[in-house]
Amino acid sequence: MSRTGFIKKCPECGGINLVHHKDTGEIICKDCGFVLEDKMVDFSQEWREFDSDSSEKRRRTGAPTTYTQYDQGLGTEVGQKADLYKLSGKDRNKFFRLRKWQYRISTAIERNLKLALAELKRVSSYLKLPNSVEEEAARIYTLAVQRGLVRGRSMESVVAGSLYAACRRHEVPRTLDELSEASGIEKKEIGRTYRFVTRELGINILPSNPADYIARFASSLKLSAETQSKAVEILEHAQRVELTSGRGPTGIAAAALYVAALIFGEKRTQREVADVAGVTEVTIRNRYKELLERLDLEKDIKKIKKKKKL
DNA sequence: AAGACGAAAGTGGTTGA
DNA sequence: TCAACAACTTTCGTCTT
Repeated sequence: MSRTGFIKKCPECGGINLVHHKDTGEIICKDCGFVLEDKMVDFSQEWREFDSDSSEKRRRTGAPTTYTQYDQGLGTEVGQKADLYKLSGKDRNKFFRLRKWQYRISTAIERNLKLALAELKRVSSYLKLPNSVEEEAARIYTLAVQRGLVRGRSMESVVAGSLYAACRRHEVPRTLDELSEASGIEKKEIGRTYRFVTRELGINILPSNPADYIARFASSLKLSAETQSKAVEILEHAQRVELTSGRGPTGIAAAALYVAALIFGEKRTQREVADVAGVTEVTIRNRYKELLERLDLEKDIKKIKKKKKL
């Protein structure tokens, strides 16, 4: 049993949905994204060879690489000054040319990355996303730049798209609306670049699970833990009868939450639920209707109504 | 008066010829 | 490339609490 088992509540928002992320050792609050702990030692070693220089052969590891810095924490430059004196005129010219080229290429990409990663940091801290997600997004963005996918698109929209993708891969999904609000990019645009980038890079493609949204929606509606787990239960039931495929995950999550709140007498209006979930009342109504039809939830609701009368 | 409900028309994206 | 299509939205009128 790890000591993390004793942590019950998020000190930031009081949420109870703490998730231990195995890859990074972070403990993340699913409600607000607060990172409780990220002190795990990085056990993975960076083994590297510097084959040209025998005196350096014993060197094993350097600083951990990170994608949130524009050059991944490493820097390479062609031709330190001291080396140049060892060369004759012809080779020296070659070196100057190479250095010039490298300078041009790297400044173009790196300048872009520098700006982009600053923007990425800004947006992700606005959304209170955990470090692991930020790293992932930075990785995706870096790949995108290297493949020239940013051409013809604004840097900001690609940043937003990368973040959106990273969130989904880490199962802490944010809605397009939230990304849109944080980044100032239109929803459509983010969706477009998200799809484009993920397709081009061949990543992701898992539809997001409605249950991942429940915790966050429930906490911003101030619903009890009971209601919340009921909603998840309803959701699982709904998935078993194939009510969920093809539908927008946020709509389903919202409807499940709405019903659950009804059952436990913590009624919220359709409007309220719709707002936090970023869908309309109509969608909630449709999902809600389907839930009542296919799942036998009527009796639960009738019970509540009777209780109220008595 | 506010919330819930449902019909109708519109939007943006996917799919299949 | 285009048309059909499903999911979702917007808008609006009506019913219920």
